Amino acid sequence: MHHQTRNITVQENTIVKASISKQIAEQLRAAIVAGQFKIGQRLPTEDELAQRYGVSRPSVREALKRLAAQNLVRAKRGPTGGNFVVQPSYAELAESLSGAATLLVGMGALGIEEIIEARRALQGSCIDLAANNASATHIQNIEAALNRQQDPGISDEAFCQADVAFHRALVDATDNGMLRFVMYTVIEALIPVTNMVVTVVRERSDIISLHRQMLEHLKQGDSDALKKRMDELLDYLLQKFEQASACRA
Amino acid sequence: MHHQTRNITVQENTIVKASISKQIAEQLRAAIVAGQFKIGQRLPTEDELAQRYGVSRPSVREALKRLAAQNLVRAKRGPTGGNFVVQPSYAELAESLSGAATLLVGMGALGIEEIIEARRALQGSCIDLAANNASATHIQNIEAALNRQQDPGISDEAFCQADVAFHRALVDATDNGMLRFVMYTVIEALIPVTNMVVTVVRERSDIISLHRQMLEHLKQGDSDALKKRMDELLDYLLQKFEQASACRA
DNA sequence: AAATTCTATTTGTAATACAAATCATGTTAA
DNA sequence: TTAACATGATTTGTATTACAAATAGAATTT
Repeated sequence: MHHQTRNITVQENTIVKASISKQIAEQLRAAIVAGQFKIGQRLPTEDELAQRYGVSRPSVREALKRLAAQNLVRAKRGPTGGNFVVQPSYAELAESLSGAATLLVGMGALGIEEIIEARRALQGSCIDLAANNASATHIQNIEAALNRQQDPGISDEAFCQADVAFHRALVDATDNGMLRFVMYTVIEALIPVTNMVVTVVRERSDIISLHRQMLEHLKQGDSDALKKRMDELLDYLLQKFEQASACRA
Repeated sequence: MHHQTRNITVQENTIVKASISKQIAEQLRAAIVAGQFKIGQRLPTEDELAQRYGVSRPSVREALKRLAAQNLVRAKRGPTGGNFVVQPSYAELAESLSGAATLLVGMGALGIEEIIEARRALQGSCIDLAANNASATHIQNIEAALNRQQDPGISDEAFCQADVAFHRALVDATDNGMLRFVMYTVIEALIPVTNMVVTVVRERSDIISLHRQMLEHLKQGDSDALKKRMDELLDYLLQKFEQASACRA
C-alpha cells in the first residue's frame, strides 16, 4: 500500500488530525484564495486530486462538497466537465449569509427586537450614502419594486419578495459592495416579521404608503425625511410584531 | 433492487434534478430549521439515513459534509457518536462570514476603500448603542484587548489579533447579537489593511493612542468624541493604505 | 455536407470492506 | 467490594471498485 506514506504528506502540512476531507478542503481553498487556481479555471479531475493527495476519490469528493457548499466550486459532468472555481457573486454570498441569519432567528438565537434595533442603528448612514450616490438606474429599480408591491393582485409571498427587493434596491443605491453584502443580511433577517404583518390587507397599504414617501424623499435627496420614514416603518413593524406575539401568548 | 423506487421518492419531493447529495442536504437542512431535529440532538446514523432516503452511504455523507461546511452539524465517532445538530455560534458563523468577505477582498471584488467607507457608515450608531449599553464586563474586555496591544514585545500577528479583539469587544458592548454578527464581518474584512500598517513600529503607537482615547470616551459615555476618534482611526488607516498602494505602484 | 451514432472522459452513485475512535460492559485482580 | 483493565459493540472515517449518467467531440453513415 502506498497511501500510507502519502497520507503523511497531507498531514505534515497541517500538522495534525482533522478529517482528511477537511484537510483537503482547506488546502484546496487556500490554493484557490492564493490564486493558484484562478476563477473559472478547471481544477484537476477528482481522480487526479485523489492521486496527488494520496487519498481515495470519495474523500476528495467530500472535500469538494464542502467547497461547493461555500459556493467556491461548481461541478460539471462530461469530457469538458470537472470542478470549476466559481466567481463568488454577491447574490449567492448574501444568500448564504441570510441563510445563516434566518437560521439564527429560527432557532431563537436572535430576537426580532434585536434585529429591528440593529436595522435602526445601521440604516441611518446608509441612507445618507444612498441619497448622495443614487443614480437614475438605482431609482428606477426602487420604483420597479414599489410598483410590483402596489399590484393588489399579487400573493403574500410575492409582496414580501417585492418588499425585500425594495429595500435591497435602496441599499444598492449606496453603490458600496460591502454595505450591500452586510445589509442584505439584515434585510433578509427581517422577512419573518414582514411575513407576519402582510397577511392583513390594511397592512399592505400602510407599508406601501411609507415606501412611496421614502422614494419621493430619495428623489429629492432629503435624507433626513427619508430616515424619519424608515424609522416609522420600523416602529410600525415592531408594533405589529408585538401585537402578534401578545395575541399568540 | 429497491433503491430505484426510493430514488423516485426523493425526487418527487424536490421535483427534479439536482445531485442527490444536494437534495438530501436540503431536506435535512429544512428538517433542522423546521425544528424536526433540535439543537444538540443526534440525527439518525448514516446507515439509517441512507436506508431512509434510499441512497448509498457515501451520498448521505456528501450531504452531511455540505451541512458541516455550513456549521449545521458536527460528527462524533464512537457508540455515543453520530451527527449532531450544532448550536450555531456567533464565533463560527462570523468566521465563515469573514472568510467570505476576505475571499471577496482577495479576489478584488471588494475594494479597501469600499470597506472603510462601509465601516465609517456603520459605526456611528453602533457607537451610540455601545455608549449606552456598555457594562463593566464589556469595558473590562475592551481594556484587556488594549493591554495586550500595548505590550511592545508581541508579534505583528498578535498585535492584529488584539486589534480585532478590541474592535469586537467594542461592538459587543452594544449588546446586540445582530449587530455583532454583521459588524464582525466588516471588522475582519479590514484585517488586511491593519496587517499592512502595523509593520512599522510608529504606526502601532498611533493606533494604540487612538484606542486608548476611545476607551476613555466610552467610559465617560461621550459617544460624540468616540465617533470622532473612530473617524480619525479610519482616516489614518485609509491614508496609510493609500501610501502603501502608491508606493507599490 | 449534414445528421446521427459512437466513444471517451468526467462526475454521480452504489456497494462493500476495513480502520479508528470511543463508550459500555464485563472481567479480573487487589 | 472496588478499581483497573480488557473486550466488544457501535458509529463515523477512509479506501476500493464498479457502474451509471451526462456530454462533447470524433467518426460514420446517409
